[in-house]
Amino acid sequence: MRTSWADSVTNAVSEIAVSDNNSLSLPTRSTYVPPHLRNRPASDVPNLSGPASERASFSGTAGGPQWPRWSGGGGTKPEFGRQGQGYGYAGAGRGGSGVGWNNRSGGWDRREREVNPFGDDDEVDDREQGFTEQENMGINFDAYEDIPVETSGENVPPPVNTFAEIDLGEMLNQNIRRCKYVKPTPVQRHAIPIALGGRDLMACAQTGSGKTAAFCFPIISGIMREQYVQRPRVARTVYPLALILSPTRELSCQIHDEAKKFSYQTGVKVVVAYGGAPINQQLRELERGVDILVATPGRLVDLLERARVSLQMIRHLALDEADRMLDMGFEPQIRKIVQQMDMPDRGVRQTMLFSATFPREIQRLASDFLSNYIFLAVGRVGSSTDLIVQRVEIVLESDKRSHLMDLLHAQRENGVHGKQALTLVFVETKKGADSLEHWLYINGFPATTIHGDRTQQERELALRSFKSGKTPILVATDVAARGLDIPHVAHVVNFDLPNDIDDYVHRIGRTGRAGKTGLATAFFNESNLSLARPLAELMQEANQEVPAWLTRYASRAPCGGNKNRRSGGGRFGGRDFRREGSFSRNLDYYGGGNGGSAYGVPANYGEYAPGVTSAWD
DNA sequence: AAAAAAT
Repeated sequence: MRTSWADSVTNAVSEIAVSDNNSLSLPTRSTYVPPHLRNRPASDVPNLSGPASERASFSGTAGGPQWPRWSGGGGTKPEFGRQGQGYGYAGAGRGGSGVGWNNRSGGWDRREREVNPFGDDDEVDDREQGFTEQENMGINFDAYEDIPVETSGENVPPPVNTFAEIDLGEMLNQNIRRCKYVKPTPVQRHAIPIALGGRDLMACAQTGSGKTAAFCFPIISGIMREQYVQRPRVARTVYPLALILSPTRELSCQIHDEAKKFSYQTGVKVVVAYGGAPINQQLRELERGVDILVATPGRLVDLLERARVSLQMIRHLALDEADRMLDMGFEPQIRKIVQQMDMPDRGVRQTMLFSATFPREIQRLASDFLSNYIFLAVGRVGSSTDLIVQRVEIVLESDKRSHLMDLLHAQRENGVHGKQALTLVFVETKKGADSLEHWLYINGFPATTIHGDRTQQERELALRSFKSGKTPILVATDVAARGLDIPHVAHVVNFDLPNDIDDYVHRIGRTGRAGKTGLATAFFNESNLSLARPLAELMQEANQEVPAWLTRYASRAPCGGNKNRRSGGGRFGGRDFRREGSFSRNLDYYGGGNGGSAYGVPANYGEYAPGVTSAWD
């Protein structure tokens, strides 16, 4: 019988009782007020030391955590705060207009006001702000209609069609409006109800399809509405309630920026931590309080080892680009963070994995972190709508540079006012990136480069310079392949093709984002033969024109070219490995017995598991 | 074989 989350926290809480009694005796220590109660009159704030009956006891079950189902009436929540009187809160006094904030330092508040992440307003006050329309951050939702979706797992909550159907809370709704999100994207329609239901989730959806919001909304909403916790106050350790991990520093920054928008004025505090930047500033941010920590693995391990962060109170864990996070390079670190530190067990916390691709092997690994999870696959944007036009050309290694030059010249001439459209050029190596960038530069093309040998400052500068159009050509290694949301990338050039088709999928996903169209050109030669078959298949699925020579290479190519990692030839990014024969020869137990070709065939849903909702609604 | 991720 494993220890429940409530137990482990109760234990932790007892260990620090003495220091917290001390802290409580400090007259200046304000009472922590949970975000969802901060805008209410003080009388509404429940007594922390009140009867336990006010806080139903926690009952973790095999069916997963029950506590996030705060709106279900009968939902149970973890028991916290029984000894709560004794605890201060590391981040007390942050944000909001509630009790915990203003009564703290005699009215003198030396902390800056929460920066308006929407950048359209300097004065943050109680007025409803008028948000200007200058920036269209909205997604082209029409491009998302009729995208096939598949879910599997037990008792999948039905999808929603509008944000209004989901009670995310008024503050979050306001921020959704500020983001100009009109209606949820397919991944949001399905993932949000699942996540709000407290269920674990493995979701395949292309970045740029609204993934970040799909896991951030439920996390923020959950933190605002769940039974709040008194967090221990131990030395300088902080206790985030949610952890979001991503494989690159820039992606973590991006998720942080997004999450800041979503959590604006909710009182939910988001902090980012990543390597390559001075740790002290990050430590200071953490000390001001953190509910949601966004981090890269290396820096997080550092913070954990310094005991500046504890994962003891984590209720929500999200891995973005989860397949990358669990590949050979990252897996040990992730295992350490999730399984060998002080994070609550799976089934106690909620775990959500997101990626555009989910190879079967990785799914198998990932299931270690999940409990009775729901698998969700959302059609690849562009698979039927041609949002990304994919071209493959045979280019000898020695001709690549001049060929690229030709493309760039043509692009410049066709461009508006002779301006170079944003072009992202992927190469294999860091050295190759530097040398190509230099060559482009001396040939009159303003280029910059991003790769892991550059300093973090250089990386961020390069990204800004590219985004702003100052250097409209960015030469990149795979550090930029995943998740980065760079608006207006018109063209992705695979100067060197990756060895893995999944990497190709992520790379070309840097264009054609948010429903806009894009172009992807690949230079193919004899060193890419192993990619011929999966590439031809992928292009076929995406209704792309497959050159005859590629089809020929594909038919000649050795079968094991990609280790069959795109399991089942998944039509849009993956299928639940639990439904495959390799996982269980007893598929018929589930009544489905699908032979591996039924992916996306709705007729099988009902047979697979009762309660599975058809996503073809 | 390469890239990423802590100092």
